[in-house]
Amino acid sequence: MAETSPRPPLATPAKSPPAEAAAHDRLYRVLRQQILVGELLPGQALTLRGLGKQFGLSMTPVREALRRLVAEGALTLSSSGRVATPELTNERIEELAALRALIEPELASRALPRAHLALIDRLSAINTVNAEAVAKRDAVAYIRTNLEFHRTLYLRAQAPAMLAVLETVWLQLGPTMRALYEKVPRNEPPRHHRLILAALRAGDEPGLRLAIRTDVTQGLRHLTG
Amino acid sequence: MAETSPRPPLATPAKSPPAEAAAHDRLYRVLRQQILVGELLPGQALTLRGLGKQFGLSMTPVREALRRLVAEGALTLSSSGRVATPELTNERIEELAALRALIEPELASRALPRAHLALIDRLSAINTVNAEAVAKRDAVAYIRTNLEFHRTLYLRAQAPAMLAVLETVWLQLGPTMRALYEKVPRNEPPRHHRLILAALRAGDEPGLRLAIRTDVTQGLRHLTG
DNA sequence: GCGCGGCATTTGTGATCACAAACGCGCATG
DNA sequence: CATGCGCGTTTGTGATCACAAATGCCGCGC
Repeated sequence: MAETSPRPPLATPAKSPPAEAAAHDRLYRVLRQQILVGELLPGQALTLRGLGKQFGLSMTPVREALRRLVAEGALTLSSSGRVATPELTNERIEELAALRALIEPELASRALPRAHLALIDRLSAINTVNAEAVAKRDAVAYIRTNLEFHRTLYLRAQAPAMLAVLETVWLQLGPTMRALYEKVPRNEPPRHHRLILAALRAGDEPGLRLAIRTDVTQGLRHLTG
Repeated sequence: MAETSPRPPLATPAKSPPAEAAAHDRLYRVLRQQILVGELLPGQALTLRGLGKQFGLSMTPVREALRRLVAEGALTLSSSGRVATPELTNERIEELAALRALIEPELASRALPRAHLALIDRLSAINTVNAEAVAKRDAVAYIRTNLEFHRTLYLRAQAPAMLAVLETVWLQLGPTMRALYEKVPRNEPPRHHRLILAALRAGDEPGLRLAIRTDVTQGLRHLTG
C-alpha cells in the first residue's frame, strides 16, 4: 500500500536538486505539525513499522523522529515502548495552561516595542481567517490559525529560546485541544484577539499582558471544568 | 575492539533479575546528568561511535539517546549532524535566565503551602553541602547541590509538567554554568538561599517569589555583563 | 615558507536482520 | 455462558552493514 515505487536498492532515492533535509527530520516535521494543529486525537497509537510503511522508510529514521517527539512531550511512551498521543489529566492541562499564561505575556511584552502597523495588519488578517474556520466548524483550521496568530506576534520578540519552550507546551496540548473542540465547538470568533490588537495599537503594555493572559486561560477553561 | 567479551550471539546479554531500563535510556540518563551538573564544557563534541565504544553499545541506542538530548536542547546539532554541547550566546543566556525567573517563582509559590519543617530541614542540609562545595572550589558539586536545592523545593509543588519544562532550561544552561564557574569561582555560599529558607519558614509568599527570582537572576548576572 | 588540492579517515544516515517481550484473539474448560 | 490459558502475531530494541558526505591531514607546487 505504501509502495508508490518498486523500491530500488538505493539508499536515498528521491534526491532531486532542491535542498532536502534528512528523512527522519522530514517525518519529524510532518508529525509535529499534525500533532500541533490537532490532526491526531488523544490516545492515538503510532507504530514504527506502520509509519515506516506509510512514508516509505525503514524503522531507523522513524524511531528517531518519534523519539524526538517523545522528548518534546508531543507523544507519550508507554512502559513497553509504545508511542501514542498524550491523554492529559486535568492537572496536567492546568499546568500547561499556567505555563502558557506565564510565558506568553512575557513574549508579547517583548514584541510590543517592535510591533509596527504592518505586523498588526498581518495579525488582523490571520484573525479573519480564524473567524472563517470558526464559521466552518473546522477544528484543525481553527487551532492552526489561532497558533499562527500568537506565533506571528511572538516572533517579533526576538526570543527564540522562549518561543521554542512555548511551542513544546503547545505541542503537548495539541491533541487535547482538538478533542476539546470536538466536544465544545467554538461558536464565536476569538473575542480576546481583538483586545490584543487594540492593546498593540495603543502600545498599552499592561493591557496587552492582561489580554494575552485572558485569551490563554479562557481558551482552556472548558477543559478543567 | 569494543569486545570486552567474546560477544555471544545474544541480543541482550546482561539481563539479571533487577529492573533494567533499555540501553539507550541508561545512556541518556548518564549523559543528561553529566550535562546538567556541568561535567561537560561548552563546545564539547560527542560522536556516535565514540560513545558506543565507551559504553559498549552499537550506534543505534547511542543515536537515540543523543537525539533525545538534542530535542531537549541539552545538545546542539551542527548542520552536518554532529552533536556537541551548546555554546550559548549572551542573548540566549538572558532568555533562559528569564524563563527561570518566570517559572521558578511560580513553582516555589505552589510548593509553599506544602512546605513543612521536614522539607525546610532537608533544604538546609543541602545548603550546607553546597557551602562545602564552594569552599572546595568544586564546580560540579556546587552546581549539583544548587540544582538539588531548587528541585527539592519544587517537587513539593506537585507540578511535574512545569518542573519538566524547567529542567530542560537547566539542561541548556549546564555547560555554560560550568564554564562560568571556571572563570569566576564562587567565593561565597549562596546568600539568597538563606532568604528563601526564611521566607519558607515565615510562609511569606511574596518574599519567597522575590528571593527565588533574585537568586536565579543574580547567579547568571556575571555572564551577560 | 606558504597555500591549496586530493585522498584516507571519520562520522552521520538509513536499511536490514535477529530476538524477546507484549498483545490479542480464539479455544478449551469449568 | 463466562473465564483463563496459550500460541500466533505484532512491535520495540539493538547489532551490523553499506553508503555518502564531511573532516582534516599530508604532501606537492609555487
